[in-house]
Amino acid sequence: MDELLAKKTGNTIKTFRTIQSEVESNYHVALSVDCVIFGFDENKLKVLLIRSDLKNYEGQWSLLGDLVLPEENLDTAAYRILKERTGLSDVFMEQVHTFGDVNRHPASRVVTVAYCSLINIQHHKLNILDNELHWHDVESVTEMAFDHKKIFDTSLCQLQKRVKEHPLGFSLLPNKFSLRELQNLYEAILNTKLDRRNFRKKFFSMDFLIDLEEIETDVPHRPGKLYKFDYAKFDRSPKKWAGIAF
Amino acid sequence: MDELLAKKTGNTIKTFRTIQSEVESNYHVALSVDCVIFGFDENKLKVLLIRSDLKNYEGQWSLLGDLVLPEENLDTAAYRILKERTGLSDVFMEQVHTFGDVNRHPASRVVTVAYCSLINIQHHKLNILDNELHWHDVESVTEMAFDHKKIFDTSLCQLQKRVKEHPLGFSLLPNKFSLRELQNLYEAILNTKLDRRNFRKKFFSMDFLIDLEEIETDVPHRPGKLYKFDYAKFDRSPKKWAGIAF
DNA sequence: AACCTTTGTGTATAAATTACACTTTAAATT
DNA sequence: AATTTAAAGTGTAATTTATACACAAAGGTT
Repeated sequence: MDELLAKKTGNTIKTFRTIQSEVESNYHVALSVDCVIFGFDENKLKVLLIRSDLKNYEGQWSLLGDLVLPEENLDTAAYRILKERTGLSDVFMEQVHTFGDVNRHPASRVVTVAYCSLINIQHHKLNILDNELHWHDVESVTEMAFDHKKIFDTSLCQLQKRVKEHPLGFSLLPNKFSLRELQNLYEAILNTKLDRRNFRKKFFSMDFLIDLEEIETDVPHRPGKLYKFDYAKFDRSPKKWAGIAF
Repeated sequence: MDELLAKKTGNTIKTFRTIQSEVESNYHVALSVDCVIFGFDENKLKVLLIRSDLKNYEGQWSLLGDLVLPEENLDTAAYRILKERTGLSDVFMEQVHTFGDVNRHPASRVVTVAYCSLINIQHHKLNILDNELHWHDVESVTEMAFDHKKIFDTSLCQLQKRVKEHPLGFSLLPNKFSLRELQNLYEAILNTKLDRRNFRKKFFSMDFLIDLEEIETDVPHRPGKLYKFDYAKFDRSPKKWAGIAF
């Protein structure tokens, strides 16, 4: 809007006060943020859902969301929701899409902005027992409350795209990880099998992995070396990130 | 939201009526749609802007937008705005991002959903003389009203990304086009120079161009053959679209 | 007829991707 | 201590894709 708003009643230049009253008297909607919170555990991609509390959707699962406060930016609202629900604050978070179909919410017009976030599930495990939260395998997510299945599908698609273009995935892993874990992660997100040798070759050629000179423990076979991602180096030369095409 | 909304005052299950009054009494914002309408003319990528009518931004340019009507979907609003302003309806249109910073609009809280659309500028030329519309070269767009420069930049970036992944560009061209025009289009959007032979090789290898057995007229040199894009074939096998990496 | 400009075309080289198998390591078992 | 088990770690050849690059043909202009 912004311009047609001024035009609506003719071509006179309006004051902000005029517009303000026009806006407030008429064209307003409820605005919410819904977070699609991804985690990675036991070699599976997970999503954090809450059991619906609403009559119509009793027993169904829904995304974590809340109304945007009057004086709150959208990103801020998304971070607030994540913090409230998981206790985590330093995470990857990105706006995905806005869903505003007239009848998407049974109670009233509620437009929702979807955010995708990636968290390290180990850091979160303690906070999960309160209320009706549960980590679901992404493959097992079927019906959901509201239009949340559509929002979830859109977010997963975007994640699959983005993870090839950017080093997002490391947000889902422990600080120290083996190459096998990294490959399992990509396989889980992209829902595909990758060649182990080519995967290793590709990652080593990008040269963003720091060898921690440590190895896995408690594995019943030859332990793998542990690495961390060199974010500083990536920030300096992001072009070296060869798109993971696979 | 949707869930926390129900939780806000405790853990009792709420009726929709309760929620409805809560929503309407409090957390509402004005919602608008802004369209970044791209065109292509004289080998330059253009964007359609309107002169701001608002006091604060007198003389500055802004995107075409409007408030979303109470019973109107977001996509519908975007198409309506495009239709009202250009008279065109069958175009490419895609949601880009939602901008909702608290102070983005000087009058009140206005959250805006940005859409990117691509139109064939020749089809539009007649409707442009009314009000203060103007096609700007994208390179010459500097200051804009509101946060529209940021919205514009985001949209252009997304266009540059999307045009490599999908055959969007053809929406900007006449129905019949030469390979040179097609290459000029990609060069304008991506703001780069491409090798002519490799460009041709790539497009012909995808085999989505239908040779119309016609040639350009009124060019002061050897005329090029004319083509159209085979949308039907693309729909059947979109995987043949080799990402234009260049 | 000569000139100008752009179309249309092919090949050699380099880079990236793919497919694929054996040895090494450490823990667990006997 | 020897054996078993399971995954780690490693290289190469073949294919595909990307890049760089130059000259003849066509049509309009002078």
